[in-house]
Amino acid sequence: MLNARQTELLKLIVEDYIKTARPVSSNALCDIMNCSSATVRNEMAFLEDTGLIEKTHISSGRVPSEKGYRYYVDNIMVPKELNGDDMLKLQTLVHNHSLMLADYITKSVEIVSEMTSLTAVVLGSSSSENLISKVEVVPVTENTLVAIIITDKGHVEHKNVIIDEKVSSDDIKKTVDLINKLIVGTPIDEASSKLEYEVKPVIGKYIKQSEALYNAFYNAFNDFANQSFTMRGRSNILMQPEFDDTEKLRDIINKFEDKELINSIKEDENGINIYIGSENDLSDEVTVIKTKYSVNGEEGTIALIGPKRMEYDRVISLLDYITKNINDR
Amino acid sequence: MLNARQTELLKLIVEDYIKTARPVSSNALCDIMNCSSATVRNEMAFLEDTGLIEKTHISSGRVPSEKGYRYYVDNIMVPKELNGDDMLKLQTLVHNHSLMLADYITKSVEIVSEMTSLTAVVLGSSSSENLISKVEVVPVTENTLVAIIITDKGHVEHKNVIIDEKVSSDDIKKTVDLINKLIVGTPIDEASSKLEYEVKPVIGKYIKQSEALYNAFYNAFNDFANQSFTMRGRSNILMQPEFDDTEKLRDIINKFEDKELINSIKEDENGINIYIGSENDLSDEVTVIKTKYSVNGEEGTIALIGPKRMEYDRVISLLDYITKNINDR
DNA sequence: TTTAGCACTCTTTTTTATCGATTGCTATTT
DNA sequence: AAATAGCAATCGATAAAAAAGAGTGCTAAA
Repeated sequence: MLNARQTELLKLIVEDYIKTARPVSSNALCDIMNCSSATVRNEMAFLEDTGLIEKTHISSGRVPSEKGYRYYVDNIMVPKELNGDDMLKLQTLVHNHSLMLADYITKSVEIVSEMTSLTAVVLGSSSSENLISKVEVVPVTENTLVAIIITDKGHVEHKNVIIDEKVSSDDIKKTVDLINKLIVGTPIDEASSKLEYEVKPVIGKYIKQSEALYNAFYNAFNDFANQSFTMRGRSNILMQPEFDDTEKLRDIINKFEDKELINSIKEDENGINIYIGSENDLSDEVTVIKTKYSVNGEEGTIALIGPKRMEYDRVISLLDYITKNINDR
Repeated sequence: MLNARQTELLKLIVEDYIKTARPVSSNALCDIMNCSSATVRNEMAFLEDTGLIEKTHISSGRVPSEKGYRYYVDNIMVPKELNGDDMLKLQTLVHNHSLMLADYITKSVEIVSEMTSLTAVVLGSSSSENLISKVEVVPVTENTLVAIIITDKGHVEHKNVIIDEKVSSDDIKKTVDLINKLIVGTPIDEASSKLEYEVKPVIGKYIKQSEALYNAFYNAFNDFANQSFTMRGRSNILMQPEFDDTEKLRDIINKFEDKELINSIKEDENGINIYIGSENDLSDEVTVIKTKYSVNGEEGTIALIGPKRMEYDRVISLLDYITKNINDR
């Protein structure tokens, strides 16, 4: 355990490094610490022994280690009250009651991503938990129409379809009714196979030329099941000074393209969870902060990804604020 | 004008540089040119005087200049016949007749972007040329619904809406009918203001509690009007060796985020147009290749963006192939 | 317990040296 | 007249050496 001065010192080192991205020297802190640089150095030596800070080379200033960030986050940092500016940006969203849940969530992380220069990810409830609650078809022209799929969680997708012109609107209606009858209540990820094994054999009997429509829904279900997350501010991370070498940059960008990996971010613990460097599966170079939201039976995860050197106190407050507001919907 | 040997030399230099990304020496070419390196050097000196190639430093090999690429593209290069592999990847798409136009175009550039490692942009017909052909509403739950907007060019957008629960389905129908009656045929970018000045005053008289629905369409029209392009393979450019320094990388990524700038890419000349380095407004470091498509009255631009050092012969063929296929739809 | 002082270490920057690739030019050959 | 061989000259890239600067660790004194 650290004493008061050691705690203060670690706090100063972490916060200074977060601000400047440069190793912190003993000299730079002795004014604030009200003691000589030698004293600061003695305490620094202790913090280094404890593994909370480290040098980039033998005679450099100190930077927080992973463990140091962890200690800072767990024991020192207090979430930062949102300032007027931040608050204002979020208020207009929070008070907009005409957004449906999914849109509201997307918009929330979009704003937070922009405010923090971090990359934000929303991992909604998995497609096995989203049940089809309705399919609908809207005619566009003689031979095109829009197939609409709506889930019980309120997610909506549309897909444009070209149909064989010989299909009558009556047949379309019959097909849609049939699909609705057989497929409502099915999880999205099972919908396409259910369509294949239960609807397809029946559909042919009653309705000729139903193939195009069948295919449209088949593909729509598949696409819907596979689009599993939303990502905002992808390129924000490029602007961080720690990613000033192309090697790291390309590595991270490639990770961002890896759907499996991003999906594995999904959180199952409650509260705000912070994974610093090697604690996450993405990269030792980043911190992932994530939390679950849960509203009207829909559960999902919101994650923020950025350099380990991030403003934890502010980011946590922002994330907390938006998830609370999502939960309260 | 260049003689046969000079032409051959420029061709070799450009193509070698495109392949290797390293300055081309006289020695490397004398075998193929069937003469000594001194002779190659003499010709190189001539090409350099003409401004077609340049050195990276006083004793380096040569790289094509902007003017050199231009000459190569205009006078030397012949579009490369698509190989079996490329052909195959495109064929399955071309023969897929169940995709509506907009989807087909998006899918096309997606594939080409992937095949070429370039960034692809589709700039559809401007929102002033897209006329509303139909709006429709599908109920989801008691107090939510999906508003659907369809344009005469076959573009479809949906927007989720939360309505005041007091609105009866009959009132919704009336509202939609009214909007349809007054707004069909209006260009998208004028739709929201027309809604405000012509529909809003009327709607209140007949239907109480119409505000939510009105707002939904108002926003939907606005959003629809402003989403003006599709971009694929954004991060491909990161992988090119010429963008191995973070400075350039960040510059380009920022340009990609600039909607105005991307929108200004729009092409008005016919055929495939190539803008090398300073010839385009994006960056001296890139080439933009673009062409118009035009089908069923819908006109738009497809653009490919990549390093100046790109396989012009192959890229041009691919772009030509997909636009031809789009035009033939 | 704190601090002043100083040697020590390591990075960064600058300088110098060496090597190798490639050119431009000149003199020679074809 | 055109092509080439030969060679000095130039510059990048790599390595080594030197100098400057930042910051530490340790010792001895306050």
